[in-house]
Formats: sequence, C-alpha cells, structure tokens
Amino acid sequence: MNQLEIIDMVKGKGFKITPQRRAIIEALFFFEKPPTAKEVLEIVRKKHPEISLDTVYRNLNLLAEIDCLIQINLKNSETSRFEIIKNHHHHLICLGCGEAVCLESCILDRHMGVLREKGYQIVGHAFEIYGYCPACRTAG
Amino acid sequence: MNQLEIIDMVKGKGFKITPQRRAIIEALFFFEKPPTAKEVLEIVRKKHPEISLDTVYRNLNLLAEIDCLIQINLKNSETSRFEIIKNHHHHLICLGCGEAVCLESCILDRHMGVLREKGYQIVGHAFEIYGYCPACRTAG
DNA sequence: TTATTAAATAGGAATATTCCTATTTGGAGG
DNA sequence: CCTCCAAATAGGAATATTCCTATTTAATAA
Repeated sequence: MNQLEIIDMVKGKGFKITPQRRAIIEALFFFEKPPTAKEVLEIVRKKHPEISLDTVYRNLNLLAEIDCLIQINLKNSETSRFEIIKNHHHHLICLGCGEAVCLESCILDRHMGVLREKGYQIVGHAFEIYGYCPACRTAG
Repeated sequence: MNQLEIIDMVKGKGFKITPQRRAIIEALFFFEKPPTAKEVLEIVRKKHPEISLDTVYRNLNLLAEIDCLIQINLKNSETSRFEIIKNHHHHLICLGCGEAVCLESCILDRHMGVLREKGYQIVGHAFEIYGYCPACRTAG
C-alpha cells in the first residue's frame, strides 16, 4: 500500500484530507523501522511546526482503524510503534532487540466467517507473539 | 487455574511470594469482569493500605509474562483490563460495550512449531479482534 | 536461627497516551 | 465562488503506565 492508496482509503471511508493528515501519512514512509508517535511528530513538525502530539496520535489511531497501519505494543515497556500495512500480516516481536519478524499468513481469516455469521462486525484485530529471536537467545 | 496453581507457577519460575503479590493474586478472583489496575489496587489496599500502583502494574505484568493473565487493551481508549487465564483462549472485544467474547481455540498453535524450528523462543502472545457485537451494531 | 543476597517494594518523578474545549477548515451543495 | 457544518486541529489538562532509587524482605544455605 502506498501513500495515494492510503489517502484514497481515508477519503473512501468519509474522512477529510487535511494538510496535517497528509503530512503524517507521508512521514510514515520515511522510516526503516516502524516509528513511535514522537518520531512521526518530529518529521511532521518540519512542515507543520505547530502540530500537536494529539493530532499525531489521533491520525495514527484512525489509520489503524481503517486497516492501513498496525500498532505494535512491545511488552517490554518500550513505547508503541506504528507500521504501514503493505501486505496484511502479523509479527513475532523479539523482546530482546525489538525486531519484528513477519508471519506469512493472516490467521484471522479462519475466524472471520464464523463471527460474521453470528452478527459481529469486525473492524480490526491485533495478533502478536512475544519471545526471543535466535540471536538474543544465544546472547542470553 | 486457581490461586494456588498461580502461586505455584510463580514459585516455579523462581519468583518470590510476597504478601502484596499474594494479595494481588487473590484480588483477581473477586471480579466478574476483568478489572483495571486501579480496581485491583482498591481491593488490595484493604489489606495493604500502603501498596503502590507501580507494584500492582509490576505484578500484573509478571503474571502476564508467565501466562497466568492476559492484558486486554481496548482500542477505544478505555484503560487496560487484566483477566485470569482459565483455559487458554482469546477474545473478540466489542468496541461498543467492551464485552469480551471468548474464541474457542488458540490460534497460536499452528505457528508454534514453525517458529520453534527456526530457533525462536516464544514466551507469550496476544491476539485480539476489534469490532461490534450484534447489539451495539443494531444500536448504531 | 542467622547471614546473605537477589528480588520486591513504596513513593514520587517521568513519560506515554487520551481527553476537553474553543477555534479552524475541508469539501459538499447551491 | 459563497455558505455551511461536521470533522479536524492546537494546546493544555487529565490520566495511564513506567521508571528510578533507597529501603525492605523472601528464600536459601550454613
């Protein structure tokens, strides 16, 4: 998913495109690792010095709700990170180094049908596995 | 899983049993709905008026790490809730009323084998589906 | 029982995240 | 182009959660 596709998605759901929102979406593509909300703020402030942290959080949450972004909450009390969804997938997150390893398939699919039949409307989901990668395991 | 089993689990992992820790574990069984950290604090303070919120959080996190507890993070910005694990399972959480519907099977099992073979050590996981239950859906 | 030590605690500071409110603005329709 | 209004914003307050440090204590072994 690229910037334009995300913007179309936002419009399609009936939300407005503001300069701040556009800048936040742009910023998300600058990073190699999924950024924190603060890191996004720093980038966006170059164009919009007055933007508030709340606006960043609000937009990140919106993007997560419409399934353009996933919020990664490490258990080891690092602050949350936000990653653009390219192909929909989930992660194994290493508690040692924070590396997020992609899992191939989306496990939600199995449940979707059953839940829909029961009358539930699904708007999002989170699935994370916590553990240690081989390197951190060796290092102790 | 009952109180004694949890205490054994804690001991088994090499952690100490303090009066505060024991009281927190007891308290978790008082609630009908998974409580927030503050709600746990209130109960525990009846026996330990001086206990700190940090101690509650620290112990809840510990119990979650050793898989005796799951932390439920609603997306609608309600504060986190903590639920004793009886049979291991996951939830669908309604964004309207906060109801947590249990899913029968643990979806992690499919991935466990593959990850272990690759040398990963898994210590925990989280899987949550966010949406609306039939009642809230009708209510708009 | 006593000594020892790593783990746990209390309390307050620091940080992360969300809420609140007055104000601004995107975009639809005339 | 204008008008209009729901949605979005800034800024600061409120809350949730974690961190830090000096002190206490559970559990082990002598």
